[in-house]
Amino acid sequence: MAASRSSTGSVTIEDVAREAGVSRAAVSKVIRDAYGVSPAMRERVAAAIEQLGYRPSVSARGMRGKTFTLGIEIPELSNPFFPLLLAGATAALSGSPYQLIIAPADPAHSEGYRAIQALVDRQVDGVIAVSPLVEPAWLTELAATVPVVMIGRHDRADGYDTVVSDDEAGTRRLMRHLLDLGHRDIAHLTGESDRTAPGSGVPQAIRLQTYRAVMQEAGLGDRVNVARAVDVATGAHRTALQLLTGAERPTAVFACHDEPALGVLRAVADAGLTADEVSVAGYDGIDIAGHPGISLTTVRQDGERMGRLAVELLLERITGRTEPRHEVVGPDLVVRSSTRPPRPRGTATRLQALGDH
Amino acid sequence: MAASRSSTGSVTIEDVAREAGVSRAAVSKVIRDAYGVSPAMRERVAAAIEQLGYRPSVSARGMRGKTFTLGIEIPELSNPFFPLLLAGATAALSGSPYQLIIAPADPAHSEGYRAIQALVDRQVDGVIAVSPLVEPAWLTELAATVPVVMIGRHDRADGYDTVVSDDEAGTRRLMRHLLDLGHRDIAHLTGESDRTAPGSGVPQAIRLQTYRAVMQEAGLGDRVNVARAVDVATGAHRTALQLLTGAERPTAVFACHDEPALGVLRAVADAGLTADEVSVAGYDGIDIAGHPGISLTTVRQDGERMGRLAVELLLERITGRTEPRHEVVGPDLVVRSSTRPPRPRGTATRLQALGDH
DNA sequence: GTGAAAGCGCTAACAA
DNA sequence: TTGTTAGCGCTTTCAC
Repeated sequence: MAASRSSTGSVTIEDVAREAGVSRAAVSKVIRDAYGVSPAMRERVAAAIEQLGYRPSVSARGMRGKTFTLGIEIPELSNPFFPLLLAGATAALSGSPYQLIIAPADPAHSEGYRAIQALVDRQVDGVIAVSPLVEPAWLTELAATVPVVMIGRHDRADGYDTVVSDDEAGTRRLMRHLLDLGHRDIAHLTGESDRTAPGSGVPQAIRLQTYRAVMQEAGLGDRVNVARAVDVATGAHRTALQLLTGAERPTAVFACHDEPALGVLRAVADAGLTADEVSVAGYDGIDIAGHPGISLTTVRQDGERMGRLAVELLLERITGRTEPRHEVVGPDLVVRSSTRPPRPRGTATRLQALGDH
Repeated sequence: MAASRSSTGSVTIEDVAREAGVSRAAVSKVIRDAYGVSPAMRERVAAAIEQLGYRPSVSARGMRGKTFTLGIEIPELSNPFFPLLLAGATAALSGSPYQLIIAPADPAHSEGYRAIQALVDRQVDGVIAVSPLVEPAWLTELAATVPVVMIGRHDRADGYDTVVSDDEAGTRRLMRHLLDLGHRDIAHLTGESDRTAPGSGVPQAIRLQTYRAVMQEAGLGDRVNVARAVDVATGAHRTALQLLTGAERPTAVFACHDEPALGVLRAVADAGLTADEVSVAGYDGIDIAGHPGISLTTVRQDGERMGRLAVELLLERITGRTEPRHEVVGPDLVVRSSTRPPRPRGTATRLQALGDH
């Protein structure tokens, strides 16, 4: 509590050296745990540091060597999946000399470029990027300067590492579940098409693409139904409402992730429908999906593990690895009561439904 | 996209000066918008900067002047209230030359001290702290070095500014609502007692204190019922389950914030009870509380506004203000279907309940 | 209005 | 094993 926590004041390495009666270099070596210091000196210096409450200036260190800072860029904190990533990353760094700083991508500005650049400007020793929309070419260029790990992009790049969840497998598992329940009219709710372009490597794009593929394979190509929401996290409710009150009401809606899925559930309620009439599924496995009032079927991604993995890869890079690594973590389907067998067309009563099978 | 975004490479102020045919000092003045540069020079330098894709090194700047970085320390991202704070802060900074960086407090380590210290070590121009548990004395000491704004502590300090929500008013409004509905056996679910010590200035402490006061004022002092959860965010479910299955079941449970309230709702469901039997209320006004499957009565705090306000106060401090400011923002009660009039004791059927009034 | 020069606190060669 | 020294890229007087 006392001196060691005392304010940064302006006690420099010089002061410590004087106090301990050694040279600045000696102090530097001690704090960096560098080779060639006698235990005696180490102790003297440590005592002086403690005594004076010395804290090395990260700025000054950054000018010559490392900052012991890792930067992570995050597109939005409102989606509960991202905090999970952060929790994993923070945990992985616990006890290490590295400190994590987060740069939030300002939604009003250019898609994460600014935030990543801000991190680099601050001389971080490595960058974790979560923006799905930054261009791979730009990242490659960046990776030539500083170690980079990208989370959630499927395209493999040589310059940097990637950590992704297997969105195709997850989507297939979910679609299989819906088909097995007997659903045929399955709609997919996703974002605007510029964010889901095939080949973009963005999770939403993979999910859309896999949805299409599975529908085709199941002979339901003519029932492919893709609904687009302008801002999918907030706009899903509106889009779903149109979808559900339209003539061609699907029996199941698969939303590209859990946040819009919550909007769809809300729309189901607002349209006076129930889970027996419209099944809803999401993607991510956010905690609230398990709440009894929600009970959303979803594909769980282990965000914490992904965050941890990203940090591990980054530290490896910093330690010298140069061959790229690409880690894929397997998602799990979690079935809950938001998905049920479809009610036969046109039957509205329990009796008829019973007689149907 | 091109040069200006190009990697930080190692183009220095020197390179820009050479390219523009001026001195380093001149370039420095231009990028700092300092007094005494001719428009012609400004233009020449700007062109060179653009041309070379020059980015000033924050580390180097930090050694002499400012870093144009504001640091915010956050205890946990999992609670959706905090991302709101961040959204407000980010928005307030949009377009300014300042960049926000977030230091997550590692739950495994000392309560935010480390994270705040990490920020200070990085020479931020100001600090926003959200940890309710750091000692005011320590913050005062810190504030002597760098401008500080604390969010969510009620104790006033001279050295730094504070932004809080009026927890007493919010709690009174909520309690009034429950009492008006007819509830008498109202339990309060909160965290361990060391986190809710009276006079600590922590929101949870104020809410607890106000709960007690209102109960007394209503002549219900003997029915005060405070349930403690070990880790309130995750442990609320368990504690609530005990509370609801015990002999003295309350008719209403007021949780110290929305996350535990969700746990209580889950416990209500798990115990086979309904909203008619147990009313549940929370505090914060997180989005999901409005979902039809949840419909939680809560006290909304305008987190975005609080984040914005904190940034404004901090910028004022940086610009030179020294008198402390303490901003209180008023919370709003949001009534939803999770709270209803209590069912008369011992009556289990609709008929009896009907006859009762 | 512009440039030269002196550091800010630290690290990394190299010398001792 | 320890100390000396030369910068890292920038800001900031202070001359010109």
